[in-house]
Amino acid sequence: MNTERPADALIDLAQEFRDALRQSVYVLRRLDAHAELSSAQLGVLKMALDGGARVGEIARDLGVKVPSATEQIIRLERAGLLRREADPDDSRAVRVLATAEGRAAIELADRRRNERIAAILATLGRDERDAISAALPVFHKINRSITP
Amino acid sequence: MNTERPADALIDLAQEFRDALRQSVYVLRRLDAHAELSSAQLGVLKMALDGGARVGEIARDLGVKVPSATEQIIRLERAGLLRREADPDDSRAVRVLATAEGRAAIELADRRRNERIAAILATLGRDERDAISAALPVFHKINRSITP
DNA sequence: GTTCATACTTAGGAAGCCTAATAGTTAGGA
DNA sequence: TCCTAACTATTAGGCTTCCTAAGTATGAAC
Repeated sequence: MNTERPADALIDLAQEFRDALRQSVYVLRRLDAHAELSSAQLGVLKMALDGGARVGEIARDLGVKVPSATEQIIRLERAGLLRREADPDDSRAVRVLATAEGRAAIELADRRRNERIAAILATLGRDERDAISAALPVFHKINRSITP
Repeated sequence: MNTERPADALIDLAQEFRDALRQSVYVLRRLDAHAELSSAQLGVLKMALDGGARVGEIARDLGVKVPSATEQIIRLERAGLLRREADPDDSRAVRVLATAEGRAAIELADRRRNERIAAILATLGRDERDAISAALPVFHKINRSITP
């Protein structure tokens, strides 16, 4: 006998999903712990590659307000990882560009983190990796649905 | 021709996984945004149900250091959502217990968040929900592998 | 050429987390 | 017994990241 209405099953899945979200925060903290670049900084810096980006674009992409992005940008600029310059098309705007050091820092930080995760993924069974692989796009889709 | 060695495929999956982690942080921020209780507080408060928990247990379970747990506990105590009392078995320890208001707050906060997620899950196809469902345990397993 | 909108910065503040130092309690060995 | 080492929690101080509100400068539109 089915005592569970469909709605309840959805709520249960939602609860599990939320638990996974919460865990993700802890995992990301661990991953950031002894790193030279935090995930937040890495996110900003990556936007500054390939022709750079405007401050507002960076903020939008990272899901934060403009002042928060400015703060990170200033910090990274002081560290010599990116530079700011006036946007030639719009003097109100500021273009943010990664320096050579910035690019090197991204490369290093990304590689270290990816290798650490990859080592864990390597211990999984093929079916487990497939499960992750199949879920990531859906995960992405769900996350996009949650707007401010 | 297969130009991709297995190791590269793992690194790629690791990168995608990391992107998902990063997004999770943003999602959780959105979810917390106008909530009466933050996710961090909700986590602490949930540990204080069913006979309560010691400060150290709470910290361990939530993946933070003891002083961080203490801080949350004090905040929640001031809000009247939990109370602290001496552990009868060990006078060094402190037992943390949710009050009736605390239990009500958990119930409300959980319900609101779960309903919001469930509404999004409801828009997915069955195969997409299945993908999420299958991946969550693996996700959990990976997260447990990443230790400080 | 005002006026309104846009882009960013500055200022101030809150939430969370951390380490180091402290106080009190327990437990174990001389 | 008593002394020391280990453990539990709190306090103090500091960092990061985020936010809102207010200010400056530029662009666009009438």
